[in-house]
Parts: sequence; C-alpha cells; structure tokens
Amino acid sequence: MEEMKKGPWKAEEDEVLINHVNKYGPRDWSSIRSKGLLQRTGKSCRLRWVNKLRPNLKNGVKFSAEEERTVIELQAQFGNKWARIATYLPGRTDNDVKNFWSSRRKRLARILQTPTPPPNSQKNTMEGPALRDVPSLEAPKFSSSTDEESSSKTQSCSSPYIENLATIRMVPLPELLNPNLLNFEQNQLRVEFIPTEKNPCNDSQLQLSFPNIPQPQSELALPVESQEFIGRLGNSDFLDWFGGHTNASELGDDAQIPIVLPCFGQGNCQNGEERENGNSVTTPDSFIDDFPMDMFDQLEPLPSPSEW
DNA sequence: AATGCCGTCAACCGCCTTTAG
DNA sequence: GCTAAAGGCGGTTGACGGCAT
Repeated sequence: MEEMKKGPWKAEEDEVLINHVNKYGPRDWSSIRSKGLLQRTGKSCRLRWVNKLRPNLKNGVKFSAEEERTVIELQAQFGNKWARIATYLPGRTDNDVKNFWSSRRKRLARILQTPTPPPNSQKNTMEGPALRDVPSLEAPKFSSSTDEESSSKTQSCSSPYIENLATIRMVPLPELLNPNLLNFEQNQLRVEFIPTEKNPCNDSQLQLSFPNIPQPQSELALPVESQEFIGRLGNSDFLDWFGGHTNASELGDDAQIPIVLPCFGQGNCQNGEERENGNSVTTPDSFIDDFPMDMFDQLEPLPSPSEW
C-alpha cells in the first residue's frame, strides 16, 4: 500500500492538479490518485483546488470592511455555515471565512481572558469616582505581569494614553467587545481623546461620536445584544455611564459626548504618538487593539458566541 | 541576537450528506 | 432499500512570519 503524501503542495503537484481540472473539470478527484498522477487523497486534491487554485480567488488579500461586515451579518443570520457565507463573498472560500472568524474570536477571547485575581492584588492605581460606580466591573491593572508576578512587581501605567483610557471602562465593555460591534466602520463610532490646552492631563476630555448609528436591515441581521446596544445609545441611563451629564435628547446625528477624564497614575499625559494635532482618533477595533493584552483581565467574560 | 508570543493561513481530520451501483 | 464511495463541511492543528522583549 502506497503512502499518501501530506503537507504543503509543491508547484509540480499544483500543475498536475490544474491539468487534470482543465481536462476533466473539477470532479473525479479520486481518479487523480488512482491514475497515479498524485499521491494525494481525492479530498486533499479537491481542497487544494477549491482553496488555492480555483480562478478568481482573492488569495493574500485582506478582508475589506465591507466583507467583514458581510461576514458578521451573515454569521449572525446563518451561524457557522461558512460555505454558505462564502457564496456571498466573491473570491472568498469557506476556509477564508472560517479563518477570518476564528482569528477574531481568538483575539476577543484573549482580550476577555479573566484569570482569577489573587487576593490583595487589586490595589487600584486607577481608582476614581467614575470607576467606583460600575457594577461588576473592576478596575483594570495595567502591568503586563502575570498573576504570580504581580505580587513582586509594581503595577504601573507605562502609557499615559492608556492611563486615561481607563475611564473608557465606563462603557458597557462586554457589549462593545461583542465581535458584532467591533466592526462598525470607521465613521460609525468614533472615540476621540482631546487634551485641553489648559491642562492636558487633568482636564482631558474623551468624546464619543455617533455620526451614523447603523440600523440592522432586519431583525436577523444583528444579534439581539447588538441591537440592544445600539438602542441603548439613545438611552439616558446608558449615557450616564459616560459621565452622567449628557441628556439623551441631545443626541442627534454626529452626537458627541464629552467626558471629563481624571488623569490616573503618574504618567505625563502629553507624550505619546497619539497626540498628533492634540487629538487622538481611533475606531473601536483599532482602539481595542491598542490596549495592553491584560487590560481586561478583570472583566466578566462574555457568554460564548453560541450563546449570543 | 535570541527568545517567546501572537496572528494568519494552509492543510488535515472526522463527521455528515449525497450519489452510484 | 441498502451499502460503499465520493464529496462537502466545520473544527482543529501546525508551520511560519512579524513583533515585542
């Protein structure tokens, strides 16, 4: 019995496979082996063709914002039916969609990792009035040390930018971290950090802009949690999370919510690359990407995606 | 420069469905 | 209708490269 070849495909093998498809069409995969053309299983041949050799594939091209949104909406609608979702994305395979989705899930899972905090390790250098009122959310720690290490290392804020972002935890983060919400396009939810001239540290303001809150095209387009989140953007209770001084009725298109940010820790709020033109603009996705990996260590974990 | 971590992607595995005899 | 082979699909793994330390 001959050994089946596994692992990466060589150019010569691809050529044989392409010749076979040109001759017989994308079928009879098993005959490739039975004819002695390749020492690959029929399944392996098919997979290679479908995922890499088929014409018009967008190999090596990142998902566009539009494609991302499509995947998210269709995943909410169909679940993990990657092959079905891929039919809506020309040039994309089910494997592409699957990998894209699992990457996102991994990243989210890492952000939401919640190691059990060791006793007395909660000395909170970020503590401020805003943080105290947040039920079930504990102040983050900003060192990169592990739990074991944290007892012997001083917790510090290496980035003043991050220090000020601490208050962003007032946002109901679990909802913001729902991957279905991480993908608002850049002009749909904007977080701006605006140090004031008088005192760039203590009087810094965070402005949240909602230029165009997206409305799901159907009830199925977004999971209930996402719809609730969007709906809550116009709710005064929700706005109270951001400082309690904003009237929901003031929210229109392109509404901005100023928030006074206490400057926690001892960092200098003026340095940092984000200070171009005095402003820092980011989007939810990149915004979260900029956080240190353990920033959300103390957050309650989200339900698994299957429970959304 | 070495090492470790993380994200991405290609490919395999196992299960389910479809098809042909 | 039954059975085996083939095809399809989703989950998972491992290699690899980039980046931070």
